[in-house]
Amino acid sequence: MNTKYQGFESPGVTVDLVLFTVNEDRLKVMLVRRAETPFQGIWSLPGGFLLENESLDSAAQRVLHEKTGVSEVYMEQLYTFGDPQRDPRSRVITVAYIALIPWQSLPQPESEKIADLNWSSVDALPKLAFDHKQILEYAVTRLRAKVSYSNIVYGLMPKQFRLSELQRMYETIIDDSLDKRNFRKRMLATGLLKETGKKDLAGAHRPAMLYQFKSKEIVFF
Amino acid sequence: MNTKYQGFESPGVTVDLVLFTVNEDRLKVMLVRRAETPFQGIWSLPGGFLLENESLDSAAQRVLHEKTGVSEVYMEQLYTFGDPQRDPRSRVITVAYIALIPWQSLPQPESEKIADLNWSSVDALPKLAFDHKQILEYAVTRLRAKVSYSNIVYGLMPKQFRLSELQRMYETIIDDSLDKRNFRKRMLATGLLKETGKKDLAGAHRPAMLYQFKSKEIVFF
DNA sequence: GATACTTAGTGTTCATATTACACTTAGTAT
DNA sequence: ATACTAAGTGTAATATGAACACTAAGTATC
Repeated sequence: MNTKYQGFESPGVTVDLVLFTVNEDRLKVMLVRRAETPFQGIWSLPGGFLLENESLDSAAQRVLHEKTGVSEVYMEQLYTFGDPQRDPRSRVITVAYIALIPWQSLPQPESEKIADLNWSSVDALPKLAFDHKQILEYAVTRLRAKVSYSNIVYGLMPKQFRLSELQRMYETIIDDSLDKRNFRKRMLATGLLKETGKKDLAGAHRPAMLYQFKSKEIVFF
Repeated sequence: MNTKYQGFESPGVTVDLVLFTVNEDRLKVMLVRRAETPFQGIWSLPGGFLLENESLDSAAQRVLHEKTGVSEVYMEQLYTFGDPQRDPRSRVITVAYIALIPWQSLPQPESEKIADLNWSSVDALPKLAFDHKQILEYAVTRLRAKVSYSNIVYGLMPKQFRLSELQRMYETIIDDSLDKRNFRKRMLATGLLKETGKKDLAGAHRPAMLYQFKSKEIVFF
């Protein structure tokens, strides 16, 4: 028992991940079906207990890797939730993270995992365990806000893309439509994009220039 | 020992407070001198361990009340710091909060406490314990950013004030000067202020209209 | 009681940024 | 050859933000 705690136990500390992607023009979030009680069989955000000698960021990275096999995605701390009743068994506080991953970067899940992993559209969520609905709503709010004053969508785009795909990404996240010419002007004016020189020849129409972000940095504008 | 922790101890959880005020045209932060090891005698942010059945917000409120005797100030969660080495004794993660209090609302500290409580100007800080310098810098960055797109200064102003006082508050926090006419136009345009009808007759000059915020709400613009 | 002093209070012009809006281009499919 | 689809482009109107200087209403002083 920790000497700083007299007469009560030190709270457990977990890290929970709100892992976003966009697919089929929907903003989606990864859910895992809980194998154990409490909330057995109920969908929840992927998470896990903080390990010894592990920073919060590392723990979030570890959880990400365990569930997806992927590393190196955009990630930021969201908020820490610590209501005494949020876990029915014992006191647990959780540090929530937002992570973004392009759909194209996701490996196909192994068949054994398929049943208890799910990408759920954020506007059609199942019942969630603990306070995960609240966490998720907070994450969506933050993501939507941040999209409009940063290039955070970088984390959701493939390496190369058409400007129309970038625009659709914005529209999907903020759930609103944007003017094509104004969108292009603003995006190119940020100076964060560069032409690749390649063109996307797919489809029965004029081919589009492919762009990429000049750097991995997320900047505010 | 928590059953979820196999072979290692659950980390301690503390709440630390970055309590801001403005006095003598300086942005100041409350520091307390540590009575115990580690960092005995070194200045630190006021904080304390999270208690059983206490939410994070309540813990922050409690710490505030313990150190100042004040409740009901503006407060928001800042960030959670969890580097494994941040406490030299044992694993402790801390949830940092920002709090704002008008200088006028502070009770005079009792003489016995004076020696180990200090309002330090943020641009002339002493050496700080733990990672508190990092926490404080992060808090200052957040406060400065938030000032420019919200009415968060509400938390630092007395009930009634002259527009010139409000302007000086902004200038002190962002450490830059503002144009008087543009400032007044913008402030009044937010619709968040109302004239009280009273005038401040102090001083050998034309008396100023006293204003107050219409509501306690912090809104973004 | 005239003059000096101090802060309050007020509008306009200019530059920049944002919005609204429609047609031509370049490819594929039939 | 024609139809179809998405790519790509510019301008005018409006709104926003920035720069800027004088008059007003008190008190203090002589």
